[in-house]
Amino acid sequence: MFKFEVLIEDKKTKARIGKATTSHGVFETPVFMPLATKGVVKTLSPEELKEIGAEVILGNTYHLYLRPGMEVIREAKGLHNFMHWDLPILTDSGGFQIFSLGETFKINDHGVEFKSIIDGSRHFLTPETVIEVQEILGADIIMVLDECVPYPVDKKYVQEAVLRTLDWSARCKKAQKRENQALFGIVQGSMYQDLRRLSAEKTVELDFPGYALGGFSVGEPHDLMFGVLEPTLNYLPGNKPRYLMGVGNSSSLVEAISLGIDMFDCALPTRMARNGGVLTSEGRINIRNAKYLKDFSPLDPNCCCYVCKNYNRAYIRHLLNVGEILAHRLLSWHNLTYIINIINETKSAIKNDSFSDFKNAFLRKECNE
RNA sequence: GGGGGCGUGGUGUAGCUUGGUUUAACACACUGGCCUGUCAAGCCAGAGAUCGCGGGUUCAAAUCCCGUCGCUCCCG
Repeated sequence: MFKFEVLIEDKKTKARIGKATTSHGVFETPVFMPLATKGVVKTLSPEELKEIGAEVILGNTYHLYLRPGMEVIREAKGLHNFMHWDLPILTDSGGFQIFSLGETFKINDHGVEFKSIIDGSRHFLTPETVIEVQEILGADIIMVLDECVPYPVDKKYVQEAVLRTLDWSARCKKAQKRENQALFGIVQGSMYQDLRRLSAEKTVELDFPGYALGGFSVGEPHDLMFGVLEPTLNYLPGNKPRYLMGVGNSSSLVEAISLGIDMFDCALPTRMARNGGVLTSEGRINIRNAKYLKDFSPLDPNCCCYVCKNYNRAYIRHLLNVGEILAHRLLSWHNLTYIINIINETKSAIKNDSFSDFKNAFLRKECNE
C-alpha cells in the first residue's frame, strides 16, 4: 500500500508538509533519506539510524543484485528482514549507476548490458528485470529504470535519453506485479527546459504514485539547476510526492523545499563524514585540519546530538588520523543528525507559518559562510 | 686490534655496479582543497633532502678515489 496526502501548504512559498503511508509505516515529508546502497548506511546500525531520526532509507538495485544477489534476498524474505530495518525503504533502480559507472555499461533500447565490477561477469538489466529485482527486495517505494545523463551534454543525446527513459518507465509500470510497492517515475531532460517539460508531462501521463527529478547535481551551476527545476515542477501534480534525487547540501534542501520538493537523498553527508567533512551550524569544517589538534569543543557548538554531547573535535580528529573506524561512525552520526535537524526545523517553520522567514535567514547565513 | 656493510626530505627506502634523460624518485607521515539517486576509510594538490663531513679525479660526482666521523655486523 502507498498513500500520500498533503497536510499543510505554505502560504508564501510552495513548501508543504505531507504524510506518506507505506506497508512499513508512515513518514512525514519533507524527508531526507540516508543512503544504504549496499544494505547498510555505512558504519551505522538500524537502531542508531532510528535514534538519529532517519525514517526512510535507500537501497540500490544494481549493487544488491550483484551482492549478495537475489537468491540470498529471496531466502531472507526481503531487504527489510535481511538488514533488520522495519521502517520504509526506497530502492533506486540502478539507473544512476549506468551514469556513474559508465565505462562498464552498454545501453540500447532493450536495456543495459554491463560487466560486473566485482568479477567481470556479464549481466543484462531491462526495465522488466529491474522491477523483478525490486519486487524481491521488497522496498516500499521503487524506482523506474532511467537514463541519467552527464552535464554538459548535447541536446540530441538528452532527447534520446528522455525518450528512452519514458519507454523504460512505461515498461516498468507494465512489468509491476506486486501492489504494495509504490513505483515512482523519473523526470530527466538535463538542463533543457523543453525536454524537462516533455519528460514531466509524458511521465505524468503514465500515472505514477510519485515523481522523481533525476539528473540534477551532476556538475551544473547551482542557479541553473534551480532555474530548470522550478518550472519543471509546474508539470507535476500537487497531490503526489516529488523526490529530488541526489541533492543534499543544506541550502539546496531548504531552497528545494520552498519549491515544493518532498523527498531527498544524498551521499554527501555520510561520504563527507568518512573523509573528515563536518556539517556545522557555523559552516562546513574539515576536522583533519591542524587547527583542531587541541580543540576540545564539540563538532558543532549548537548541536545536541549524541556525538556533540560526548566527544570533542581533537579526539575525533585523532581517531580519523590514526584510521580508527569510530571516527567514521561519529562523523556520519553527526552529519546525518545535522541534515535531519535542518529538515525538522524546516517542517516546524512550515507548521508555524514562518517558513519564508526561516528560509531567508537560513540562506543568508549559508551565503555568509 | 682486524675485516665487512651502511650513512639520501620527518620516517623507511630507490638511484650508485656501467658518472651526464636527477630541475634527486617512491611510500608513509605532514599541510590544504574536493566530495551531491556512494565501485569512495576516497580523490586532487602542496610543502619538504644539494645526497654524513672534508678533499680529489673529471667538462660533469648522490654515483669514482682518498681521508674522516657516526651507526652496525663478524673475527679476536
